[in-house]
Amino acid sequence: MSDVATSAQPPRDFEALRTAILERRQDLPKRLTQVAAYALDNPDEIAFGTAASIAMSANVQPSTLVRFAQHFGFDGFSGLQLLFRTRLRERNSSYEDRLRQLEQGGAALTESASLLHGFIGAAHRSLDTIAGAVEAERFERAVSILAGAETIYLIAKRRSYPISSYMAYAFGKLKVRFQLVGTSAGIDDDMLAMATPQDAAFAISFSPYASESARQARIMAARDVPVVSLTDSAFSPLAECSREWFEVVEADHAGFRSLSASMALAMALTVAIAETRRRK
Amino acid sequence: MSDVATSAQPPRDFEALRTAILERRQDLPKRLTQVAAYALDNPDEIAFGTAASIAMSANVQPSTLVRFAQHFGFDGFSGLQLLFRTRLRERNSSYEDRLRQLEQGGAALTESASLLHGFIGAAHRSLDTIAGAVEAERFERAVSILAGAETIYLIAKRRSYPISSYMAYAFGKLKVRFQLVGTSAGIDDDMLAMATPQDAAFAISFSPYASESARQARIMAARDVPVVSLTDSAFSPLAECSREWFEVVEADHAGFRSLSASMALAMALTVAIAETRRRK
DNA sequence: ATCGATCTGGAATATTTGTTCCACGTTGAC
DNA sequence: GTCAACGTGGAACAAATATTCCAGATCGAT
Repeated sequence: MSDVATSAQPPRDFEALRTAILERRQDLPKRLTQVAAYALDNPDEIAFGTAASIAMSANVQPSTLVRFAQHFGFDGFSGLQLLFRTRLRERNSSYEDRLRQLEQGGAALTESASLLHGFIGAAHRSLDTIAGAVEAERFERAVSILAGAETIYLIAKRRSYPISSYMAYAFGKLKVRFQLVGTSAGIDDDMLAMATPQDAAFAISFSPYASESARQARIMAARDVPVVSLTDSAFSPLAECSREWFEVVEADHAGFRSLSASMALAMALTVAIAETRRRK
Repeated sequence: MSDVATSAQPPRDFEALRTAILERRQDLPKRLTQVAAYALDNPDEIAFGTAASIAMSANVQPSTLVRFAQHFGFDGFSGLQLLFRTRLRERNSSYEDRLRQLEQGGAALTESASLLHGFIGAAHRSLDTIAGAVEAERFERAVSILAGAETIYLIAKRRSYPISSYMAYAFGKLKVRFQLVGTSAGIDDDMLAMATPQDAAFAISFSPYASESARQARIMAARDVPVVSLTDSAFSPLAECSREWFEVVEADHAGFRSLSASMALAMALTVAIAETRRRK
């Protein structure tokens, strides 16, 4: 009586459904495969649409949707749709909303925990900002400048230093020649003196700008070494002496600015440079 | 004939509706005020629910919802609901979805741009993971261990080093005594030899673990210096010699793991430690 | 090629859901 | 206190939406 092809119990949450679909995708009939693909590609559509509208844009019959749902153990299409909706509800909430949910759920957040969540929130916001702020062309130009360099000089102090030290680590693994400027005291200027126009510099500095970084970037620029920089304002001293520069404004929490956006940009730059070189 | 109380044309998007509601909230009849409050407080409910279910949880009649919608120029409840839904769609979209929107919107993403977005996505995911993964009690214990230390020894190599270098920067600004272990070659062990049980160590290491970091953490532990660590697995060599440890699994893109979650945790720890000390 | 099993499309049906309508309350002006 | 205007609840209605059903198509095994 019971159909063996249909799982007895429906997946409890969206992730479970997703894996179930992926697992059984192979041995699903043609139209159901079609629905499966559509569902995973357009989850929002399924959450909001009506059976009829979804069926139309997935090029199937409404009944096929019902069959699809039943194949995965639901009563009907509505049961399946519910999963897509609750997923949306949970996902949707902004970081602040999610925090509020956390607070309501468990005991009230301790001060420390709210600190952590504050920094996480700031990082999220930073990342959101940068996603739209970096133009692809600009990025490409920066990559091509740096990929063409024999040696890349990394200039960063204080708060920016962790970023350059990450780049140094990654460049090392990717076999890209670099010099980390500013680690050991004193020899920086000697190091910079070796740079030629065939090299390039990547300078990072955020307000309040370390005067040392700006000075070093200017030295490089004066010697015709192309400079690419990452800073937080068009009025930054770095902007004026750079062939190409990125403006990244990090969100802050408790007076401490995030580094996430800068870090993501730095990682992307690093990998893109290595990738470009590998091709040549 | 035409009712002056209802605006002729309905708000075009959610924000417009929101302001409209806020503006007219004062001179709205009792039940409609009730709906207005409910709508702004539970936008998700309105987006997903049916008129009946919403009416019930807002303690009004379904017809009131319709009247409410009509007061703001909509044909009926459905028109109003649409605004709540599209808002959700736009807000909700996951990072991947947003990327897809970006792709569709502008020209196709260049390879470099998609790299950047990939890293941004990985960072977002990492942050999402850590938000739920760090228990408040554990965090508190770690803070109290480190806040009680005279000097905090920061142990990190390679990929973890940017994190410790950020902490070093922040500790410096916050006037917390620390020693960054692992910068200059050779003298590390001598530095560690000066540590006493009144100090503490914070070690960071991710797979593949730098054997040096593990060794140094063990040395500290053997000398009864409390060790707090940040690592990515319960089987990490750091876990076994730590008084307290955090497991943070970073998402990756193109084989490069994010640092955002670790960085956020590190920042929170740092500030919490300074804050705790300030109180004493 | 034939048969059986399974899949598919589309119309018919049942259910849910939004909307309308009207009698009853409530409020405020005179 | 009366009246008019407006607000409210709830039931009746209409529209939409999901589901069921079945005849015909498709596919695979023999």
